Amino acid sequence: VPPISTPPRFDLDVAVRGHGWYDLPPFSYDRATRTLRLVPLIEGKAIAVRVCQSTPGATLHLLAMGGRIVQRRAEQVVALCLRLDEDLAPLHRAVAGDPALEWAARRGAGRLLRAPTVWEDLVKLLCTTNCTWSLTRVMVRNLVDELGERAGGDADAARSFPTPQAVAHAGLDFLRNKVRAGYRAPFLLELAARVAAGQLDLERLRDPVVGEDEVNRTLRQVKGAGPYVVDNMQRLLGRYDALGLDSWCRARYRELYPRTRGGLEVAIRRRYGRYRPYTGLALWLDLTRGWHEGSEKVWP
DNA sequence: GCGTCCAGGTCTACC
DNA sequence: GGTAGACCTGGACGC
Repeated sequence: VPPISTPPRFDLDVAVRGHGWYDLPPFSYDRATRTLRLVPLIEGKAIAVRVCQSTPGATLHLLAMGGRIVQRRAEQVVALCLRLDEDLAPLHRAVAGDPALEWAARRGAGRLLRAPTVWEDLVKLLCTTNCTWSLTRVMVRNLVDELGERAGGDADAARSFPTPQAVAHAGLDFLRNKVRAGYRAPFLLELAARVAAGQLDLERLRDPVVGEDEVNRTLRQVKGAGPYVVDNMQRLLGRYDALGLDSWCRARYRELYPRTRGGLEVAIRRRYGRYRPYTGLALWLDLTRGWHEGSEKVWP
C-alpha cells in the first residue's frame, strides 16, 4: 500500500489522543511507536488494521491483511476515522493570535478520532453516560469480546465492534448481565433492533446533505440520548458548533477560568462564539490543550 | 469490611 | 417548560 496522503502538519498522536476513543476497543494505540490499531468490518469480515506515523508530518503507513480490495477499503476507513479529508484551515486561521488556541493551528489539531460506523460511535457514547470512564471501558470491552467478530479467525485475534444484528440478537439479559450495561441495556437493545431492522439509518447522518435539524431529531428519538449524547454525536459527525458539556468539561472549564461569573454555558458561548461554526470544537481544544504538551515537534 | 457518594446523563412523573 | 427522583455499575472515600 502506498503511503496515505495527509493534511498539512498532520500529527497522528495529536489526532488520536484528541479524545478518549483510542482507549476503547476495537481501537488501541501504542504511543511509543505511534501506532493506531483498529478492526473494521470490510466486506463483512473483521480485518486487523495498523496505521503508524514515524514523526509528526511524516506520511502514514498502513498495514492490513488482505488483497488489494481490502487494502483499498482499509485506507478509506482510516481516512474516515482520522478525518483526513476534512478542511480545518478556516478554524486554524481563526485561532491565530488567541493564546489559548493558537497551539491547535500550530499542531494541526482538531481531527477527532471516530469509529468506522455511526452505530459504533453512538453506542460508545451511550456507554459514557452517567458513569466513570472505567465502567465505559468495561461495557465496550464486553460488547467487543462477547459479540464482536474475530479478525482472521485466530483464537486470540482482535475483534471488531459488534454489528447491530449481533447486539439485537444478544438480548436484554445478556446486555445487562454480561455486558454490564445496567439500565442502559434496554436503550442499547432498542437502538440495535431499530438499526438491524432497517428502521433507522444512522450511517446516513454522516452525509453533509442531511440537515442539522434532521440529525438532531433523529438522534433525540434514540432512547438514552439526551443533550450530551446528541451534542457529542454532532461533533463526531463533523458538525462542530454544539458544546457537548459534561461534568468533566464543566469542571475543566472552571479550572482554566476560575473567575467565571454567572451561567457556565453563557460564559462559554461568549468566549468561543467567535469561532462559529466551530464553537464546540474550539471549547474542546482549549479544555484539552494540556494533553498534548511536551510532545511537540518544532517545525521549520 | 461496609456504607455512601457519584461519575464524561437521561427518563419519567409531577408541578 | 421546568425540575426532583430513580437508575445500573464500580471505584473512591470515610469510618
